[in-house]
Amino acid sequence: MSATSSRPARKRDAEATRRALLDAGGALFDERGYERATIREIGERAGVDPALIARYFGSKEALYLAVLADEERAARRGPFVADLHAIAERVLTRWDRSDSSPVRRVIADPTPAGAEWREIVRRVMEPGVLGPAREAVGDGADAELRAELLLALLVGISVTRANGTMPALHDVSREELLRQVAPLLDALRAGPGAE
Amino acid sequence: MSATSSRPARKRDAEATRRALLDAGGALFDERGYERATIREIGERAGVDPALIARYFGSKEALYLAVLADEERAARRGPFVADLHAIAERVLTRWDRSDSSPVRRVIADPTPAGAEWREIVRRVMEPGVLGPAREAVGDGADAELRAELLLALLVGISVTRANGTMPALHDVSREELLRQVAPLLDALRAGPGAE
DNA sequence: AAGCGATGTCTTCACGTGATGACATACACC
DNA sequence: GGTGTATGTCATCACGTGAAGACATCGCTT
Repeated sequence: MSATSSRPARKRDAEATRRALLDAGGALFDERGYERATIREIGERAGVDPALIARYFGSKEALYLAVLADEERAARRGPFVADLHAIAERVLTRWDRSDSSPVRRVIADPTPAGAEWREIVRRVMEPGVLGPAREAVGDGADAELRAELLLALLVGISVTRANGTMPALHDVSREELLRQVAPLLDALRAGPGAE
Repeated sequence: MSATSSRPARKRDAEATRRALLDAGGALFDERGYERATIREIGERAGVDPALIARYFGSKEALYLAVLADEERAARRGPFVADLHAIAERVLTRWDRSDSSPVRRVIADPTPAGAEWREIVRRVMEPGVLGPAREAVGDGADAELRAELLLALLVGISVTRANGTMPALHDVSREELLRQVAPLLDALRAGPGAE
């Protein structure tokens, strides 16, 4: 059933361990942020010795980068839909479930980000969000700006909704939220030209 | 000239030290976040021994709370203007200058926030943003939700703009940014009812 | 000018962290 | 089955941090 039948299920499975660390790391980096997530707790959640982070990834930071790369790979799945409402629904749904998105944290961190981080954000968000959004708003000179504006809006909503600092936003159903957001999306597509 | 003439300027001035720590702490908590801001560096920037943080505030965390309370006090200045464009301009302008807003960090942190933090955010944002915004969108049942939506939008923009993950948003002038945001604000005021 | 409280300096401590390497054990191959 | 490599376990280290407290010095009050 498994991909390589030459490899019987093993109790010691490097790939499974790698995977477990990747998942546990993703979840904890998302929950706590990079600093507050300790390798000890990551190992514990993965059911694995923390020292294996060093073995498989080299360091905590390298694990973090691997987690982000993994999220990038996951982001490439799913169809290309150039409709702002569909994009918004997909993004907000993914981020509502605590599906672990350390990238969202990178985007939402006010600290000036290095080129490496900008590049990662770009790669994760381009295929499912920025690309489709650019196409949806038409290809004016400010298409890129408006696509980024969409993402900024979604990040702002998702983050404030998640942390509970905005009680109404926190309590509202996703359905009603999307209904309230819809006019903004239409306005975004129309652009500043249309009165 | 100073408030209390009975107190001549002193080389050892507790109030000035307190103020210096508050300002340096505010700046560093904003730049680095709570974790990465060390009391040693705060002391250094304030030109003061780090141990004085313990003396005047009790602990690093207490200093953080004092910084937030200070920001709250500052937020109460300025007129009450129930116009979404004016609010947006004021907020974005304040946050564009790195005037130190640790509260923005609290709002933008995806980690579920305790009741204490929610309360602080509320107190800082109510007088200048949420209150006026609620009034601007009319007093329907969803006024609160839409006011929070405005704040979420502004936070998303400000934060992504500051960290550089959104290049177009980062490079655009505030003037042009406000022009692009204006249609969204109008849509927000109109609400989901109006087609 | 002397005493005393307020203010500031310096050293030291305890703790949690990420990292490292020696050692143990399971699995695959012959 | 024996052997070597892959995989996992454990003890320990070095470092940076927040905190605490002993000590020094300033300046107000009388």
